[in-house]
Amino acid sequence: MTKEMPKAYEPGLYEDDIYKQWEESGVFQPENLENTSGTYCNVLPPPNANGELHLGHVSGYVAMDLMGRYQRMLGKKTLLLPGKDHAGIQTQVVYEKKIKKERNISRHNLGREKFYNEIYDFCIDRSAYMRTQEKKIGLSADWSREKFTMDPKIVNNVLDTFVKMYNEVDEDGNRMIYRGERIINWCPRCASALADVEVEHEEQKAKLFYFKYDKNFPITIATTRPETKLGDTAIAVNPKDERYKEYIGKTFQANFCGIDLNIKIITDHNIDLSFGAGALGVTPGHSAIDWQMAQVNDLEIIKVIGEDANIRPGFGEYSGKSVLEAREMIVAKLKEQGLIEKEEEFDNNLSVCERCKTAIEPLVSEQWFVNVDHKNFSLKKEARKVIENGEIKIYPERYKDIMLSWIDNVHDWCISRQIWWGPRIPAWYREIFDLRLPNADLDDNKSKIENRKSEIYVGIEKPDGEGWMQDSDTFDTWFSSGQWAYNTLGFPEGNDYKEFYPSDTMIMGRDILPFWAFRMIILSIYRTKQIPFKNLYFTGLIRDGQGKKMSKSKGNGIEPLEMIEKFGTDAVRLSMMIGATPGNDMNLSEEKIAGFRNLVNKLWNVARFAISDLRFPIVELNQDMLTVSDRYILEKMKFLIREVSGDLEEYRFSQAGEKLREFTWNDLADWYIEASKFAVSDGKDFVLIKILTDLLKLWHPFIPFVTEAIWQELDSDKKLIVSRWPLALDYEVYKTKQEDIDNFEIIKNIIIAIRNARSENKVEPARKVKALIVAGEYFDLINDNEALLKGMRTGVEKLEVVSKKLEEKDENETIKIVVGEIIIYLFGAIDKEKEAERIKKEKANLEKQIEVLRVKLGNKDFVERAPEAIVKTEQERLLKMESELVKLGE
RNA sequence: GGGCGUAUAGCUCAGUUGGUAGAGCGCUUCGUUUACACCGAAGAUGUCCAGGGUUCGAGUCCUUGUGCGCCCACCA
Repeated sequence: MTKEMPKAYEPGLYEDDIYKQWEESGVFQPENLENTSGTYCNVLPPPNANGELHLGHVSGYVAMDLMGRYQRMLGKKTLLLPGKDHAGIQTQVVYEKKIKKERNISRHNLGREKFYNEIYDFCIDRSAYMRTQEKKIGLSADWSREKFTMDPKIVNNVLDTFVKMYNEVDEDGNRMIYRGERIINWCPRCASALADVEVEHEEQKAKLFYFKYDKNFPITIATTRPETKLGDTAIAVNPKDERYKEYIGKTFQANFCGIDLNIKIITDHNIDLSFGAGALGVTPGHSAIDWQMAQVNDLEIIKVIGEDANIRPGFGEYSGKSVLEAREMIVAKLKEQGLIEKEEEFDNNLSVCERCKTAIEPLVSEQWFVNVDHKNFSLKKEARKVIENGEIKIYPERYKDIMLSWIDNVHDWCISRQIWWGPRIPAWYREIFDLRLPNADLDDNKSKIENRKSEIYVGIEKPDGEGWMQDSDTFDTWFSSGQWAYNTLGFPEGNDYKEFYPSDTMIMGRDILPFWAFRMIILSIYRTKQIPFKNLYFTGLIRDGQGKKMSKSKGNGIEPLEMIEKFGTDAVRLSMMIGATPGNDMNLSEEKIAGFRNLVNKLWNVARFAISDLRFPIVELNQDMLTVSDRYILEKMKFLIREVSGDLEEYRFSQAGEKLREFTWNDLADWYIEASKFAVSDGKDFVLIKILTDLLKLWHPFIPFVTEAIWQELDSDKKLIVSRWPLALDYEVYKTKQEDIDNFEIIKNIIIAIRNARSENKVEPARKVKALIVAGEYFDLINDNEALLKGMRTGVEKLEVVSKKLEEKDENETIKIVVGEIIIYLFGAIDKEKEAERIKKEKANLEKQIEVLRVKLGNKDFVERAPEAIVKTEQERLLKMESELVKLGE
């Protein structure tokens, strides 16, 4: 009975159908799995619901799906929980660009409510599209449980956390969440505050101006931003600096380009004596460091630049001018007065918004902050504890230190954003409304009023009474996603929360460690009093074939869907798992994916051979049926199962995949299957199907589609996805041993040696030769495997096996090969010169190795100090090589 | 300035406790033998970045330096 399978595996013909079968079978839902023991849960990181999947998402999902499928096959009640993130600022930026382009309007044209609703619909729409992409990858997630950070229940929990933290008050009256006027990173385009991690730095050339505030001023300062000097309230010098010692502590009045300043001379250890003039003009309103100094030295804080990046009222002719205009005006004025002493080009880092690349203005503004080191419950200390003592295991291990250093350096976290998209901060104020100008935009930051502190209430519902207005700010997106680990599971009462929390695995790209991993840990510990997950695995970033970052502008990006279309999902999955080391970036090229397509096809053809060659019904196995190659492949498979299982337990995906490839292509396809064509046994069908069945299972987490497709060709009644992971123990019944591998290796080595000698001698492939093998103690083994030695492309037509050499053959007509104790003679087809050359080469090679070993073993220290086993194997190697050399020379 | 990673075949990279240097791709020669040309056979190619150290023994551990990449901080 035979069955036809197409010559080449065509992924496009199978994938969608197979995914549908899986989905319909319901096995992505944990409660539908049968006979489970234990649970496994991975809450999937939610991609931003505003775009498409890129390779970074894919590589993460593949790792998660791989682990999920493995655990499901182990019999665990497995849940991969998917979701989407509303991605506050990013989505708002994307959507604003979209409406600008398509409708030429801004968010103000729509108004807050309409804008919000449109973005919401946009996200829902994109999410649906992204879900189809995620399914393309083969993600075995439970879609019935899918969550969105804007789901009412999720949002409610997020708000609840805010309220709870706000109400966390220590003995000094400090709240865990507080509202305060602080210096923050302001993006004028987004018109919002940003957290430190949302700011990027771009190198640029800047001009450093050296000048005095006015001509009577005693100290020269240097700055790249003269316009901010309108808000200077001090000059800081290094306390060790002799030059300025006499001025320290004094206050000077200056008229800086028409604006009066009071400048106090203070000291600060961080001032670099050699940089610039060695004196820093302190601008507390527009520099984070200066703001710090102002706190320490109790300086006045003057706000020069407004939230629209223009000079604020009260600065004469400069007011209303943009930052750059004001800078030019001031530089011109300074020049006019002859105050500029020097101009210098130097490399500077410009801070820009991570999302829209607009230059950041540091400015003082009233925002909501999380105190990460609160007395009642120190988020950073608690997080440090669980990382340090290994309650959360981190892969790769070195990321543990990276995480700890992040935790140690974290500052209070600004969680308010002046954008419209996202959950709104549940704080309420009175009197705000009355103070507003008639035309002011209620939600626009520009018109935000400053004295809103009058009365405040924090709570999810609007309080009773007249005149309450909700805070117009929304949350930093990471305040929501930081609570993803437990909110998705239905904290605090949900069944999933009770059953699956803390989850087993969290996998994320190394680039979002500071954004997400850390925040998820602190917020989870605070809310649930438990760690969010037991294992945290970081993937590297994916770059192009040359190691460059992929980007749309460079045009070197690889579209995952295009690759799936071209090479199949399985090949794409393999290209991300094999050859990648955890936490390290990897390069990906089309050629690489094509290589894995070939591997997938190889597996397909192994199956094709096995299935088409099958003689049903399969005979029940009995020990005598097993050939040397049968025993070899069974014993090898036993090892493979152990190795792959061990690797997966430790998240060593690449090693596991590498071993599977080696086994599939080398051991199985090139040797076992080839051998099975010549050493036909009654057990072959049984062994081949047994090996194939288990190999499909081992491969399945990596390449679910092709394995499932083959599985169905095998007429299996159940889906592979729910079948059980193979056990090495099951192979004990065949009673194979290491010796079985050794035996087959001997045959293999003889075959390889003959092929090699023929090739070196340039013997035509078609030309048949006669062989004599002097087998010594391996007489039986070699004699029994005559068919292999003749059939496996050795070109040996007639074979004679003897245990001892009986008579001298005519050496001139002979190729002589030595494999350990075994000597092989090939007769006929000899090019004497080439053969002499080959022998010479062989001998030289042996002699070289023997020399190295003799020196090593002649070293008394080595013999005395190295472990006995090492010394012994080296001695054996030497003896073997010496004997080979002698035999070659005979 | 601080930190992390990395340096191994022409290219992209593996190399788990120190014990005979590996894979894929590419290259050379050969081959269509009924699983597969998305194939098969054979082959070539390495001062494992450099110097120093520990060790009987170092690609692997320590140290110094250099190149490249990344992250953080940041010079006003």
